Amino acid sequence: MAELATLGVDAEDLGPKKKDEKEGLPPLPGIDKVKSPVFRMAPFPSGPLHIGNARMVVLNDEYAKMTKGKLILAFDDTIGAMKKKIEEDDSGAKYVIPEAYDMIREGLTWLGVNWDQEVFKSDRLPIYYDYCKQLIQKGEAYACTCEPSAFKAFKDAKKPCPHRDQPIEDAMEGFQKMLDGAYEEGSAVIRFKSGVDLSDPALREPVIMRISDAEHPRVGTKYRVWPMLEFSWALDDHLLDMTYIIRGKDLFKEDVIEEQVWKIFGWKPVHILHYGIISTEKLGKLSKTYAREMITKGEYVGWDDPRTWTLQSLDRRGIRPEPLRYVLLSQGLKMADVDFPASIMYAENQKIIDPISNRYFFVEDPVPLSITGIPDRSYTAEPLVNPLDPSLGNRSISILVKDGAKKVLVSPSDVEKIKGAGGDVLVRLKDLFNVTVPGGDISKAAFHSKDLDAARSQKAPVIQWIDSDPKNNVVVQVLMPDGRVTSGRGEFNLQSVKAGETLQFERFGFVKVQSVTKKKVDAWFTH
RNA sequence: GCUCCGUUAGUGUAGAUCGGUCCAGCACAGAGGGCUUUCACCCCUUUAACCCGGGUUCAAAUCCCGGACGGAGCACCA
Repeated sequence: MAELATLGVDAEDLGPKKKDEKEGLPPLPGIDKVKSPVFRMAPFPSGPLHIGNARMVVLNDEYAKMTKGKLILAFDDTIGAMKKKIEEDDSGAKYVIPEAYDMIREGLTWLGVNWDQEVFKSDRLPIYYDYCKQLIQKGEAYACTCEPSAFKAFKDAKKPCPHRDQPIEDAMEGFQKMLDGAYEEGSAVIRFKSGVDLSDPALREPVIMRISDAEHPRVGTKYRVWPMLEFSWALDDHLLDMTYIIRGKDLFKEDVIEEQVWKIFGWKPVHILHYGIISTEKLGKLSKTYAREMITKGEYVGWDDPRTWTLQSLDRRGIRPEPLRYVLLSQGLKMADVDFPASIMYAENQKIIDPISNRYFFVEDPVPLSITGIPDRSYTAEPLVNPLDPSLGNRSISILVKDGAKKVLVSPSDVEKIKGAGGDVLVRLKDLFNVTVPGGDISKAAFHSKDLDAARSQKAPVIQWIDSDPKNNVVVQVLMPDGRVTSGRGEFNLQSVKAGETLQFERFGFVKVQSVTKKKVDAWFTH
């Protein structure tokens, strides 16, 4: 007995304490030895940031905040060969679009990210050239003119290609010819001597510099030789004093190359951390190339179309940044691949918007319900603006009755339920009055009573309704996350709503208002 | 084919480092109920997982080995 009592006390004391300790991300390895932590976000400016990029951003930002470190926004805007650009194949065609720089900044700002410095990789070509020459000088890189397929054969056989053993002078000359334009795009590259017999074929003798005649949005055609991602970062991670690299595990190969380069130059290695791939498959096709195509075709409304899942699109839909950060951070730095937990993000978002979203009646794909035998000439429904905050008061919806008859609009799904019940069904038109629908026939409904208690005592379903009088309703259009547009009618009060407001359509969901005219409200579905 | 990585309920996670306190916790979703003039919110109850097989051990989700499954890389994309 005494034991039980003691245990009880202990459990109560430990419980809440334990919880507090679990907050936030785990500490960074070796952080106690790092004087001034530096992190980086390295987006490729091919479009605005989407949900898939957000993980990289949020993780780096959060750690920078936790450690009071510096966060660099490094636009990874090096470009590949021209012919790649022309291919419509979405696995290969990636290119920089000028508007992307600002769209990325906009997304970051929305996410609450504070960065201390901006770097453009496209400004740093002379640096890459310099170190490339040093590498060649050290005999660690060479100029290769193999056809890609020919090189692959050497690589697969773990054999050096004929250019690997060229004299340093030849390699230097080869690089110079690349710079001078003596080689055409695609006809020569600089390769790094990582090792021809590495067990992992992905790591053998990677290209570090190649020619591109493509025009760059920032620097035009000033440079025609561009570094590969892993090489430019091998240099910049050191040159920019990076202390931590947090990247997806799909960039694992880059680690190895970077580490080899650091070793050659005698540089201190940077901590590298990986997280698993976050799958957005279930959300639809998220490629930026695809999105751009759909925007061009006019299928998507723009870079903030809900189907793009860009940060802009989330904002426009009514998703707040906090829930996104929350789900991304809760996933931590696991190496396991995961599905993006959209439902959790929605649940978190709802906690924020529910108390501040005013309620309105909306009926999707409405059908008329004809009621007869109504005693009074007019009725007024007065539903709460938001039941979560009664101090906001009530709105008022008045209807006029002519010759005891009235038509209201109701939802087909509610009609189905009424029909399913069979026989005469008592239905409460929310906040208005009760009607009987004989045998589910919505053309023959009859007034039953006004009193709520009458409906309650019979457990009558309560449904949404809209006055069928066009002067007393508005047309409502809702763009769904999958691009579908659904429409219906909403209560007249909707005409005083403002663009940008988040609303709740009762028994339908949350929406964010896009535009309002006298007779029409355009909204996007939040969740 | 080669290489690397991963595998806790429907989804996301906790559990690490120091194997017992885990017949596995939490959140969201699901089911049922209560409250409610919303299928919202709130409250209560409930379903449901340690990939498989060996081993070490008094004791394994946690350590070791093998397998299966999944992902990534093997691009002059990032």
